[in-house]
Amino acid sequence: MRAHLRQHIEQIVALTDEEFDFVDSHFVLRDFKKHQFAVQEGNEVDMEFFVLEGLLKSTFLSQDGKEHILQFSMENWWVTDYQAFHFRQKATLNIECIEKVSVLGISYENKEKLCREMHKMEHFFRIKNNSGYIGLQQRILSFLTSDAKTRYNQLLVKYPGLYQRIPKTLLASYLGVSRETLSRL
Amino acid sequence: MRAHLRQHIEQIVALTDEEFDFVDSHFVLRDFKKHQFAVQEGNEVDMEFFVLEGLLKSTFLSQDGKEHILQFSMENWWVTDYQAFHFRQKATLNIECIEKVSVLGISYENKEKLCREMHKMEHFFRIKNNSGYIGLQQRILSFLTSDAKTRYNQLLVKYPGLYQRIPKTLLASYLGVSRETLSRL
DNA sequence: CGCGCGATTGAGTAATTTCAAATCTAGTGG
DNA sequence: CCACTAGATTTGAAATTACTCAATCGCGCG
Repeated sequence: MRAHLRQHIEQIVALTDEEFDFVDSHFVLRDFKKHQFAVQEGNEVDMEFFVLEGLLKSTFLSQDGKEHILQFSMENWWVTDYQAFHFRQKATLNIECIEKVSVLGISYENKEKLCREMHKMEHFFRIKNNSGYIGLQQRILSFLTSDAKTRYNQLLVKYPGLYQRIPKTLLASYLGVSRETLSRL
Repeated sequence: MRAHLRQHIEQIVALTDEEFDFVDSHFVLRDFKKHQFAVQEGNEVDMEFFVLEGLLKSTFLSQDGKEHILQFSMENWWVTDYQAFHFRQKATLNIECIEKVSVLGISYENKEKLCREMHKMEHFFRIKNNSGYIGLQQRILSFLTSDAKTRYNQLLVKYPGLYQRIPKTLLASYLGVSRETLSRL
């Protein structure tokens, strides 16, 4: 199970067994049932999660009561309400499990400690953040340059297998169009 | 001049004079005239820039020949084509100076070296990346939840003084609406 | 079989785009 | 100081696109 985490980290930095044990000791295993919330709006955000198994959605509830999907998170993705986690604020997002989910969670304190005591891991997280930043830039560009149909295709590339796993309503919410519009492709 | 960089870094990590000199030695000063390109589509991206003075726009040219603005960069912002810089690819963005610009540039090799040799700076860049990531998430949320008018107001908050500095056409392009629509507020 | 959820389709409405024209503004030179 | 020009902004009107709301369809499951 935790071998997934190790393999994931070692795509960027090599680790000895001892080093990985040390890294690993900063994480706790956590299971969620379908429909359970990993993060709930208004609550403290005590953890960042590495997804071992399952699928989650990060959503924002706008004033008019509509749910907007900021991102999906599947195996080998990191997820939390980063705004809240990083700045120690209350969550503005809901992160809900679309399937049965199993994650490794790391607290803010443990993450900072791990980065402080182990340069390699600070490097790992910097590179990860960087890739994440680039990914979000791509998504913004897709909002600016592409119509819904093109964005839809990009989505299917970015999240392979997602099409099978969830109702199209959620895809529409991620793309920023109504389900009817998505249905008309 | 370079004191700006030091002050910027010290918002996150404290530095001794010797440490800052070491950091500083990895940067080169670079000046651009108005309308000059700091990064040009198709070229190698050899540097990431810290803006000391002036204003730049990062743009993407879509197939239909329209220019879309990914971001503006002003004093104390970091900017480059991160996709190209990080993965050592050709630029897909143009980064053009809207005003006379002065930057401190750091090469990919120097940035990696600096991060490797100085844990503090790896920490600094991780935190910066993190903040950047959060900022982009906010922008995506604004695309999903807000109409053009609301996004316009958020833009003016995010880039104070920008309203005075550039033509509204560019703001429209950043927001993803036509200049006419923006004009009608 | 029938219920319920999700997906599709249709029709009317609202918002945005496009193209064109008119207006405004700042800077230049007479 | 004024006229002229280029660029930027605004306005108008038609065409396109997406939205909303409602009704229908399809399918899996009890």
